[in-house]
Amino acid sequence: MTGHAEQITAFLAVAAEHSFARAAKSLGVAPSSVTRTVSELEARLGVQLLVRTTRRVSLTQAGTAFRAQVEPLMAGLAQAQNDVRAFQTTLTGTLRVSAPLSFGLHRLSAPLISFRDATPDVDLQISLTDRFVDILTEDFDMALRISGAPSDLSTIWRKIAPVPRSLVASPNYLAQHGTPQTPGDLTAHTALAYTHLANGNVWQLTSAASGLTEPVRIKAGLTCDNGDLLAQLAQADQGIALLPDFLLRDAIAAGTLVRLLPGWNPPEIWLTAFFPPYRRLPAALDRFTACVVTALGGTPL
Amino acid sequence: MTGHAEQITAFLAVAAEHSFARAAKSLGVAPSSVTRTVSELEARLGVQLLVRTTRRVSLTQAGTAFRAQVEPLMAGLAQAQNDVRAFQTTLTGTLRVSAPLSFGLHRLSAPLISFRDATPDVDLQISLTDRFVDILTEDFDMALRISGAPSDLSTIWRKIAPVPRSLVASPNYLAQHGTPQTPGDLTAHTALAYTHLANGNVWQLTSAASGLTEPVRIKAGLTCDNGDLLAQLAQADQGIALLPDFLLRDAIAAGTLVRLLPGWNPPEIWLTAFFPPYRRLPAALDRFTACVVTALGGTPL
DNA sequence: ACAGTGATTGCGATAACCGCAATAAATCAG
DNA sequence: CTGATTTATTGCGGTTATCGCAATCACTGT
Repeated sequence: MTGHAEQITAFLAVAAEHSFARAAKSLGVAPSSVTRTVSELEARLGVQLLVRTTRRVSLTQAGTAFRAQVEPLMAGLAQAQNDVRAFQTTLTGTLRVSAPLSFGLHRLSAPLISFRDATPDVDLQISLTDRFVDILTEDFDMALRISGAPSDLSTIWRKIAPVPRSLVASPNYLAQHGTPQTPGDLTAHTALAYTHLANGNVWQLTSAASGLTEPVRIKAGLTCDNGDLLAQLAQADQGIALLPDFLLRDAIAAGTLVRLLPGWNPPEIWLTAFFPPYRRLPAALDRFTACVVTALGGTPL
Repeated sequence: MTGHAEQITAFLAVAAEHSFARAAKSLGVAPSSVTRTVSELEARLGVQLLVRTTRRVSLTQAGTAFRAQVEPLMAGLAQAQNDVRAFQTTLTGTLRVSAPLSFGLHRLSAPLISFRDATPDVDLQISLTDRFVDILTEDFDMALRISGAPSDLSTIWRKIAPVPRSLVASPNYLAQHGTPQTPGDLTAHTALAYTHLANGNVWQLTSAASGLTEPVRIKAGLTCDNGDLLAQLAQADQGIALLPDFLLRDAIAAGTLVRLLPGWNPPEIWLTAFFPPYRRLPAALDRFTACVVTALGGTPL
């Protein structure tokens, strides 16, 4: 790898102007600088590119051939450097987004539609999975997750909206095992736990009235990385589930699931967008983030 | 015109190695230098090209696209810089040579043949003319001339061989006008002068015996820029000519011209090669010069 | 949780670079 | 042919940038 583009630039300027002085003016430097730069290029290559007379500057055959080879390359280099700016300013490229499956099914269509209406040129690739993807390895631009406070302080993230959750069970289950009235009552029940939020079979419940937090150790019933399946199991009388409200709305409205311990709140979790460690988000990604925030931000999900 | 090839080189090294440290080792600089250089490139372009983690370096979409555009260009640049060295080291290209017409006809075929046998790849362009060509304007690599000391001290020249000359006239002319026995006798004769060596109708003749130089003012008979024509005119009894011996050999051998004033020598002139103001001669030109010197150098023409 | 590797950044010293002025030289005018 | 002018080159001084070292921070594997 060589480089030394400044020398080549100077040479091309002299070749174009057929004069060191005019080339210097064109480049905005002193003529002496052009002389030195081109001379160093020639010394490095071991070939004389220009034949100088104080009144005339001609190209040698080597110079002519070199110029013919190099000029389009330098133009292409300038073009490439100009083109790449578009990634920061214009909405182009590909956007790979990972989101949890249940969240995607229930809530992602609205922001996707608004983004696609606004920016149809961006190739949007959505991957719905409850797996914690490796943003870097799998080349994602954004990973939406429902989680508590990010453990990793260094990664870039942004809270989108709080995700209210409720403890639910089916009427049949409650009829069989009784309806818990205090956090302590949960100890006797079977838990249907979401994998990524499971905290060692301990649920922290905070009293809405007193603000006191009470840790509750529960029986490990079943852990699943998909909220919808947990909701189905809860409706099938398999135990008590702690799930986001957006998964439960239909079931609660239909009466197949009922809320438990309404005065006690589970730990607050958020819909959070995770990014690769960009210093500045590319335009398309920034815009997509804005769409997600507009569609889902502010109000609890 | 932008340039900044060093930054791009550093970026490509990091992209290739997927590591700043390995790229630094590859480039032979400190990692900190690579970090700075690439960061400056990104800042200048306003686009982040690489996503850094302390353990992993990935390319952004902008970086991927930029790399795809730039890598072949940089390779081409390196290739061009490597190729151009061939002009100094290998025998390629075109060689434009100017030579006097008469000299070319009588003496140039030998060096040309030896050069072409040795280096058939060089495109040799011979221009035979008695005009003093402008080496720079007309893009000649060498101009062979028969002349005295070059007037221009700055131009590059090289003496190849002395060119002995003789004063000649036809027997008929001498029978009609008498044979000069001393330089002073020439005053009464008609001169057939070669244009580029005419010195205001004054011939300097030096005595081989005493070394004394005697200026002789002669009648301006005819001036011509071609020696062969002057020889023909001399053979046609038009006057006394001062011509290179290589033009006269046949005529003298045939007796159609005879030498005059054998004890007196005209000013010494040389076959001289003139070059553009090269600092170093390209390989092909250097080789051609060598062929000319080998074929013609040393011994008087 | 800890250790190790790797990217970044502050700092100090060195070197490179730039512009100015003087020099040499080639062309033009008279 | 001689002087004048423009132009490339080069020495020099001051400024700037650059480089490497060491410290810091942070991610990943054990």
